[in-house]
Amino acid sequence: MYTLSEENYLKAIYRLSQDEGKITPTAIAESLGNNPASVVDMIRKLSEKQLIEYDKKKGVELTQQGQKDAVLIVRRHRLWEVFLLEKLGYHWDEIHDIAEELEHINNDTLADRLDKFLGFPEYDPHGDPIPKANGKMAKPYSVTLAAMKTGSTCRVAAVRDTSSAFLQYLLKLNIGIGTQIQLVEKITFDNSLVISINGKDHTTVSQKFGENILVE
Amino acid sequence: MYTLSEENYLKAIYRLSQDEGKITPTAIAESLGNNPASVVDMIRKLSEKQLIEYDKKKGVELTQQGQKDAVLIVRRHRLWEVFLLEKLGYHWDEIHDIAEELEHINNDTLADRLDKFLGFPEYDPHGDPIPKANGKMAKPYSVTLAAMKTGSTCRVAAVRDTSSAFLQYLLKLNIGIGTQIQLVEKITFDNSLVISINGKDHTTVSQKFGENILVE
DNA sequence: AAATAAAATTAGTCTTGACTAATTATATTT
DNA sequence: AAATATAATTAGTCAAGACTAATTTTATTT
Repeated sequence: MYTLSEENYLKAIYRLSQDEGKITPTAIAESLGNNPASVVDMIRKLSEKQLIEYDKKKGVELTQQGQKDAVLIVRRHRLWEVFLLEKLGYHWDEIHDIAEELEHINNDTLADRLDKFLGFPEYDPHGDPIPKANGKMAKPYSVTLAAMKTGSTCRVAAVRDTSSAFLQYLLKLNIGIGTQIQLVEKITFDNSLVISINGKDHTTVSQKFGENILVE
Repeated sequence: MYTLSEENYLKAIYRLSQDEGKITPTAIAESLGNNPASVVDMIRKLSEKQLIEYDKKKGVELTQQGQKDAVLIVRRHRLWEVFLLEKLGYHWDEIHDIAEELEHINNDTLADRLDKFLGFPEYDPHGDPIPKANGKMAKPYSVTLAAMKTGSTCRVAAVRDTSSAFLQYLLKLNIGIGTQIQLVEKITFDNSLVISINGKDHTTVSQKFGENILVE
């Protein structure tokens, strides 16, 4: 249906569309690690295929069709992540890259069968909601640990960064989806966070860290 | 590691190496549906990478390394076929094409984990032996139904052709791996075979049919 | 052995999707 | 508003891997 590159662009544009603000060629280039000139070429191609619309004022936007197809790629990615973790016993820092390849295999009923086999999971191992076959999905978590009030306690619902560097760090800190965290103190100097993990000893983490943990 | 094309060439050459006789560029071209000129290019490339050796007299041969890598692609293909059939509930005429895509995903321990998850199967759903991680595998079945003696009874062990046209025909005839077949009569005119399936009514099938069923 | 057919190879082209370098637009400072 | 910085775009190039058409090699007939 689509080439590997087209799918990767669609996915990148979809991901960027989750943040606020307009989507520029440069932003897409950074997100994919490509040259902006290459992005301009692909913008032309995807526009011709009616998957996106590009307006200098509004930036890049997915069309209905583009949105639909991008969501299905995300669906496949997240389903495979569940499979890799639950069935093949991978750790959550190893699954992203493999799912990145598996997501491009699109053979009719494959995603739906996999979905059924996995018991129709709502969330993937990083806490991201898994789109249903019709494109619907639960609202993604959006409140960061860094935005919590001092003294409050919350549950880790998802991680924003899925790099293995971050996930391995979390593993070392004994933090996973479901972990209880209390925000003990915010250091005003650099917005570092002093937290208590599952009621245990206090640990200090950076602001960047706090912004990559989504809680509820 | 290798490009998609390189892997497909390796696999095609491996498959051809199972038959007797030398492997010519034309044979590879036919097997892949490519132009012989393209094959010549790739032969050069794979030779430079020391995956094959090409000698006009001997034809194309896999080097040790090439053989090893080709077998691992076959391993992944056959493991995924088991997965698709047993876990996702596909029928055996649907799995080949999907496995053809999945086989190219090669992420370290993926095949081994899948192997374990599936319970270390010996044969894939078409009766082909699944190579182990070290490249070893059971000897493929090689006796065709067409080569049996009239009157003898055998068990379907594997199918040679994995096209959905053939497999759907088998489905209609109620023939699968394990089915008992008695060779009732060989029609001398065109080598058609009269067979009895699981002790039931007689059916007539072509010579080509009989050559694509492997028995034991 | 010569003629013909088939196979292999070379040369040149095309498409995809990346790149660099140069140029033009748009924002941001001063 | 002019100067400058940043972003977007164009033009041209490159590699992979396919193709066609033309040529050379090798096999097969007669």
